[in-house]
Amino acid sequence: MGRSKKEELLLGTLDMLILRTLVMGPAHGHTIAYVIEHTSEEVLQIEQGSLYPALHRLEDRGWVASYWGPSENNRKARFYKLTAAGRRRLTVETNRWQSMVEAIGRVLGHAGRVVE
Amino acid sequence: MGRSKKEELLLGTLDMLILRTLVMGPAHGHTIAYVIEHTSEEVLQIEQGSLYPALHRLEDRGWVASYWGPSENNRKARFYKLTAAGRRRLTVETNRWQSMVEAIGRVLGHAGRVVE
DNA sequence: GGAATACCCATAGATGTTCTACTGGAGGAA
DNA sequence: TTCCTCCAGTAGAACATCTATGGGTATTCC
Repeated sequence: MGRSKKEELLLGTLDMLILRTLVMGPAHGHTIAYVIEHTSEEVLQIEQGSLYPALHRLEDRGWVASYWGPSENNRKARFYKLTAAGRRRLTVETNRWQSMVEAIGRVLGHAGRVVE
Repeated sequence: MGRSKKEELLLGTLDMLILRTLVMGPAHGHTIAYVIEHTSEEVLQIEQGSLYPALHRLEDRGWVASYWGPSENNRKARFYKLTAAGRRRLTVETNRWQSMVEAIGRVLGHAGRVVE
């Protein structure tokens, strides 16, 4: 993954974050990005150039389904909803994430102990 | 970053893990991989094709310095040691990692609450 | 009416990390 | 000798993300 110069992004977790956001109900791109940014207290920044490719990717893989509809502001927007497969996928990715965080935590935390 | 089919790797944290491992003292590639895998309880797998490019990258950036020496098994090995800049870099990356984990945790944890 | 301003979707091209799949050498043991 | 383990390394592909665009449509403001 590429860390950017701007140095404020995610890592490989965007799909998981999108799927998690859609658990609350269908939403369009703009809202998804807003919810993630807001919920993370502005730590996570979702670029449009990352968001839409991710959404298309998720749809290709059958994790989400989309349809056109009017946004809250009466604009044309493409809404995405979680599929049953997407819900299962979210579980898989979340479990993987948790175990990664724990594993990395163990490496970061083995304070000064010399392993021989 | 690319998640692989084998589905058992890291994300963009390899540099941080290597730097953290070197806090315990100089080590060569094989040992670094072993320590990370062992400490993470076999959750993290370090491929050689990822490890050596990462090591060279870290050296190019001045986070580590290397020298040749004999391994514990009396084989020729390139040892890497943390530089002062590398130590500072580790702090930066660790802080970033922690804040990312917390941020993602907030998104994953806002159980069912609808944000409007 | 016309202009400015959100809002909303989208893509091309570049960048950077990691993976797979190799190659190759050197030490120790059988 | 042969075989196995240790150790380093590279090329090429795969993939997610970023930067930088472009465009279209409602609302508001002059």
